[in-house]
Amino acid sequence: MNSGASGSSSESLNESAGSAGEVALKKGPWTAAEDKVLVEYVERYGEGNWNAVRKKMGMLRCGKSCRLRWTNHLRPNLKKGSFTPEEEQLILELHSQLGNKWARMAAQLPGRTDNEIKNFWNTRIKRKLRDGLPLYPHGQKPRQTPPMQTPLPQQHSQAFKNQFFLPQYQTAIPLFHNPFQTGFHGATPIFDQIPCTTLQHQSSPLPIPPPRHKRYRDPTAFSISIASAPASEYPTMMSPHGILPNAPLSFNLSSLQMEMGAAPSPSSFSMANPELPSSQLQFSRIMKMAESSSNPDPRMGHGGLLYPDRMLLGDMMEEAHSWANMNLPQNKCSNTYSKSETNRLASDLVSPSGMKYEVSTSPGIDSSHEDLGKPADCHVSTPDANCGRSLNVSTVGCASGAQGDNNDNLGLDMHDIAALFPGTPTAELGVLSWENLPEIC
DNA sequence: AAGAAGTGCAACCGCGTATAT
DNA sequence: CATATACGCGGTTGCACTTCT
Repeated sequence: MNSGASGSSSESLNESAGSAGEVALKKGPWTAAEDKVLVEYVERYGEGNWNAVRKKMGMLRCGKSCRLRWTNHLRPNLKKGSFTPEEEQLILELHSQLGNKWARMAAQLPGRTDNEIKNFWNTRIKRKLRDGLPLYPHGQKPRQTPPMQTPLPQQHSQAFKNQFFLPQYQTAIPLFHNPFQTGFHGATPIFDQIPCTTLQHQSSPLPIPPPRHKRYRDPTAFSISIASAPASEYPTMMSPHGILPNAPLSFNLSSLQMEMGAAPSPSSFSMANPELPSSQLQFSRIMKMAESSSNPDPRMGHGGLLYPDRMLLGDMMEEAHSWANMNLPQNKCSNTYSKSETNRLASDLVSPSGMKYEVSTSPGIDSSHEDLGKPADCHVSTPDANCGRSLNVSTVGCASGAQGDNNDNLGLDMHDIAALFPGTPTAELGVLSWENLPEIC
């Protein structure tokens, strides 16, 4: 340590000490006086912008060191002392599932830091190895298998893939029962018809922590909103014969594919801050847009969140990709969009009573990122492969233009949609009325 | 009692990535 | 688009303290 600080990072300790004429930054243990200054800084200016501590408070520490000191020792609600047996057990379980994801583990242990957990584990593992004991008690196995047997697209980097391998989903939980599917091999489905309360922890008692995010401009800017039509409209788009029963609305990053049918069985779901690939594609939430509290249709749920928080969008995407490949080989739609166009995608299907499907992504989405691989073609299709109809997607003025700098949102051309439904009036351009939709097939 | 070895923890480093300019 | 800056994570190191011989 202290071997010269030759790091390339701008936050490396030599960032200014190396410059002639500048005061060398202090290293090593923190003093109480320094702690006091740092606490004062946070009280005055808040967390973040750690390099400003030096500028504003005259601190002779680099920003990185300040952040570390605050995070690991000074911030409120830190729990000091030895780990309790419960915490130790939790760490074991988490490690068996997450591997060396200390920050994620720390998110599950209030008051504990990643550094603490890491140190605990490293000392423990040393002891275990020395003693020839198994690392995981009770037959726990380290994480090893991806949640889906379906191979990931090769263009995805390992880091990208890793985002998806949340152990909670490593076991094949049938999260989604699609009546269309005849052979859903491998891919972890998304939606399910079971209540969320039993869904989230089916395979593991451990809730997956909301993955930590690097900065992004506006956490609320990313959203996918899905709501189902109310029961009164339900039959018009989902006949008793099940024309579009439980069809998912799904996404695939590599093709940005949406499969749009009737509402998924869950009337809504929520996904808070799923960790997304390094493409900056960060969806903060799938929020419920509307609910039907008096919905008599049990398939519609009770307005609760039917999708487990924190499930990775990547899982959804991979799921959608697999599902689409298996189920929609021939009847996919149609329009293909450029990367720039699909950088922002938004579509609304609004019912007369205001219920709507809304899909929106943030201005930060970058589908051209290498992690995403392929050019982001966009397809919207009906999920019923036997139906023989397809929806075209075209750019229309969408409501989400306010999000930012780019207004070339994608939406559904309602002419095209209406054309799918013979006899459907096309007067309501820009708004697809569920009431105008006859059964598709 | 003293030195060696082991342990635990704080802090640092390197790197990847996000954001600002 | 390139570059600079900032943030966060995981790995590593140094050192004080404890235990062992």
